[in-house]
Amino acid sequence: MPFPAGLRVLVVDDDPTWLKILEKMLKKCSYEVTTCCLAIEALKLLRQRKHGFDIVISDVNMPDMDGFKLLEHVGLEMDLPVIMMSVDGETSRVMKGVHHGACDYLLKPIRMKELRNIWQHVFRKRIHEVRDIESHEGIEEIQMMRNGLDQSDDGYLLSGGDLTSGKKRKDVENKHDDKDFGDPSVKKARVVWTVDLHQKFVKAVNQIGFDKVGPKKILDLMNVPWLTRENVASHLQKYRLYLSRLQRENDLKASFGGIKHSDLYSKDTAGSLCLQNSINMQQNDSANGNYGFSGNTILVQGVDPKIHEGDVKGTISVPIAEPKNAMISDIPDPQKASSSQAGHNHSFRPLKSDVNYAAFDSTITQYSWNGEVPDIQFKQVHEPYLQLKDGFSHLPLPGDPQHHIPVNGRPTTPSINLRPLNTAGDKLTAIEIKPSYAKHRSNHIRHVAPLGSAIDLYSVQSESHLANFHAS
DNA sequence: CGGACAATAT
DNA sequence: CATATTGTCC
Repeated sequence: MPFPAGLRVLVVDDDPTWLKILEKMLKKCSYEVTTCCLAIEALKLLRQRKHGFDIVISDVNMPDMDGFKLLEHVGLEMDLPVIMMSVDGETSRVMKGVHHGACDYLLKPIRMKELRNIWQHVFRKRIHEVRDIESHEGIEEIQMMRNGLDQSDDGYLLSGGDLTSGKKRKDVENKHDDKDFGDPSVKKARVVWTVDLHQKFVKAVNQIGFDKVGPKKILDLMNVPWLTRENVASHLQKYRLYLSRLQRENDLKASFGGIKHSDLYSKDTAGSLCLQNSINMQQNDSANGNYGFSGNTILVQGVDPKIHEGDVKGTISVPIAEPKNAMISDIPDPQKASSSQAGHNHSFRPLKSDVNYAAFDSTITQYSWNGEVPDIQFKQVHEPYLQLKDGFSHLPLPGDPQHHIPVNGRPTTPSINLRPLNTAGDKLTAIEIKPSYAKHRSNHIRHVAPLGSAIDLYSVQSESHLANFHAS
């Protein structure tokens, strides 16, 4: 197989995990792989090395640029074969891909099978180039997901009619659906609230004061050029929602906890935390740090398991914690109740505000964002994919045949927020986890029951796939 | 199908 | 500006 080997493949996917996986698989196919997690980056690369790649494999959904758009550009600017991939095989999307010039549309999870023969697209293309352009029919059949039924080798029939039958994609379809074009560079994509961004946001909010916050002010203080007021407003809305949700939860827990004495540990924890809160107004801090919640998991050491004790979902025997649980769990908060009740703005301030406020500020500055430390620390963990994978793959999960997959952190940097709990008579060394703002896009880790009964909620295909991949 | 998020409409 | 609704993504 002289030809396929060395095929230069550019893989674009915002999900680092997938990037890794694909890279590995492609390399196994003897391809030469370049990866890239931003569509824009991909374009840049492609432009730089106009003939540096033979084929592009791109995810459809990416934050910075729609995969279709990338597709368009590639098609128009360098006319490379592009394979789209997505977790969603909805016909309309596939159609869209094809219309935009994709030479194939793969469904995640993608396996070797699908990758092994991608060179055919390159080959086909070249054949047609040689024969010059004569096929105008952009019929292009899609061999999309036949997820389950994989003929292991429709592949080696390169000699087959496939080549000839292959339709060139010449009509890259300039549907004016997106005409905005001149500028492939960034711009109008969904704003992704990365941790950094959010931190700026929160910082701004706190500087302004909770009662006076408004999107505009925040925007100004954030000083992020491309951000719009609407973006901020939207985020603010979500933020408030999040905070109030927190409040409620805490309130509930508070009341329960207050009444009941059954749970020793939890109560302890709760108590201390509560104290902490009332004094320092940590709640905000925690809220801040916390807000990011989308369950990215992080390795943590030294977390006292007791903290999680109240966890609904399950306990964690592994050094992994879901932020939400870790943070929220058992933090009753008197003040919050009142504030929530007030319903209006002054809310977030603790009742005994005056004293606390100052403390609050300092606290925040100190721990939350100002502390770069956490970030730094985290960064080491930043390319955790492999690490995580490994960690997981050999996790001691007695009864668990299933695989648990690690998450992929987003490109953005998650951070760990170390917050020493000094006050409480507790000897707890509290480590707060501030996970990346991972968005659900990342695969979530599911908690594993200590005894090995696994809660198998792999909602995400990729997870299982990942596991498979590992296995193989 | 439902939840989370960001955008957009009111 | 706050809040409600919509659309996307997983």
